[in-house]
Amino acid sequence: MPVFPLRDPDAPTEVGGRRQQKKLSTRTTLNDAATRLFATRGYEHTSVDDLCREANVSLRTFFRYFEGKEDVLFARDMDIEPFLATLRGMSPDEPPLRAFADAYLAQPRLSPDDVAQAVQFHRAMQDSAVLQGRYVMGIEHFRAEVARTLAARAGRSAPNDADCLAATLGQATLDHAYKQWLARGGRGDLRTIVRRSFDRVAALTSGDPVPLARPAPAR
Amino acid sequence: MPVFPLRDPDAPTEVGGRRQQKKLSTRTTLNDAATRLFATRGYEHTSVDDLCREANVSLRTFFRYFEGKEDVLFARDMDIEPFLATLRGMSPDEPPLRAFADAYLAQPRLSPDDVAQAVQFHRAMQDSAVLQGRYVMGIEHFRAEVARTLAARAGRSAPNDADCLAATLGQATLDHAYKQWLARGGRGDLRTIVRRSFDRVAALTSGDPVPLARPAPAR
DNA sequence: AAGAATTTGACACTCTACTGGCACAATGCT
DNA sequence: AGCATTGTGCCAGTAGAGTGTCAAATTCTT
Repeated sequence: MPVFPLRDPDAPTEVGGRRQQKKLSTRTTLNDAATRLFATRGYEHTSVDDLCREANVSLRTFFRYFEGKEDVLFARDMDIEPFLATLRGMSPDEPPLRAFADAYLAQPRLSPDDVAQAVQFHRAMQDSAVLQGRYVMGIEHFRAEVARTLAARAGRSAPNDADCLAATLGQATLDHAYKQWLARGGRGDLRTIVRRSFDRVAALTSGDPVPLARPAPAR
Repeated sequence: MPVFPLRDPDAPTEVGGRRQQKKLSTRTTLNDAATRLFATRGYEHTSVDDLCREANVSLRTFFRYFEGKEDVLFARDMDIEPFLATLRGMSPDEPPLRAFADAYLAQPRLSPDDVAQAVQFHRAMQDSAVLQGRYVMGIEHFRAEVARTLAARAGRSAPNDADCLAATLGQATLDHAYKQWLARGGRGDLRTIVRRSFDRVAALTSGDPVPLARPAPAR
């Protein structure tokens, strides 16, 4: 479960009139309320009415903003474009998993705000099958995009089996690091954990008993 | 998403009286109906009433068998014990990922019935976030068990970071193979695909362009 | 300021998962 | 066969998600 900064895909680039501002405001207010309440009470013990009370909107309005109760948590989703762009620019000579790792480590460090949001977000999902299901569907999309990007980097128009597998393993490694990080409440340095995990992967696949130390990637 | 034969964890070992037989019967009838209907109409477009009609039981009875609508699909779950046992018995000298692969390949081939069930099962989950969420929770359990087993094989009482990572990577590789297999409707030989996937893993990290051929594991 | 366009709230609904209670039927036991 | 046990059906009911409708409020335009 990779962590990237969250952004609202429906947010307008221009700062529109009062209308658009208010719309965006209630949207994020609802999203915030949902994240907080889901994280504390749990998804099933939070009714849409609760969210509406918290955000001072009517129930009818809620469903004008979101198609279903589940969707409110995913109003913001991960911004993976910068990562993909970096990955696309990596030298085709680098083995794909290493390119993946380097591209991830080349991303700017998460801001304290990003960290807080990520931790809260995952706490919100913790006990709900629906939310986790939605999440993995999103991850599936991420994986597909990574595979496409790896293919492009190598000059292929469509991902082949190796591209898909590399994307899967990269995601899995990130997932592993991410889980450790979350277990510590997002307090440690995620990138250090990620680097160590990728180093360990190399050791695991090659049969080398000792993980290699590798210098930080150029940036 | 690893594939192992499905079995009903609540099925009694002894063939009890008429009562127990009937109970098991309606249980599996409901499970069958659910799998079939979810796979064709989709989870959300199938009401519990539909399932009851199909299985000739009252709605009240349904909820005496299962706690919720989602649970009926998971009445049978994957029987991973034989795999874990094999893995536990693997030589500690073998690198963990290879032990994982060999243990998987040492399992008996899936029966045509197992294959049909697996394909149907995944078709049933396809469009539902709830079901996929439940599924990944199960996978999480699988991963934890594998980590514990890898630790035990190496003489550790609790899994360390490397054990967890190896379990994650093994699962991811299996997942990759499994997805390919499902895309072909479960028609090819799963084990061949699995073996090829594990071979490819090594090449991805080393930059070796050609996957190594490896002989079939001893059995 | 006035009218048009858009957004919101209130109310009254539907639909479905899920539960309590009790009579009835099937099974097990002697 | 007769009684105890246990599973099942029916009925009535709760709760919460999601929708249609229209009047009121807000914002945009000129």
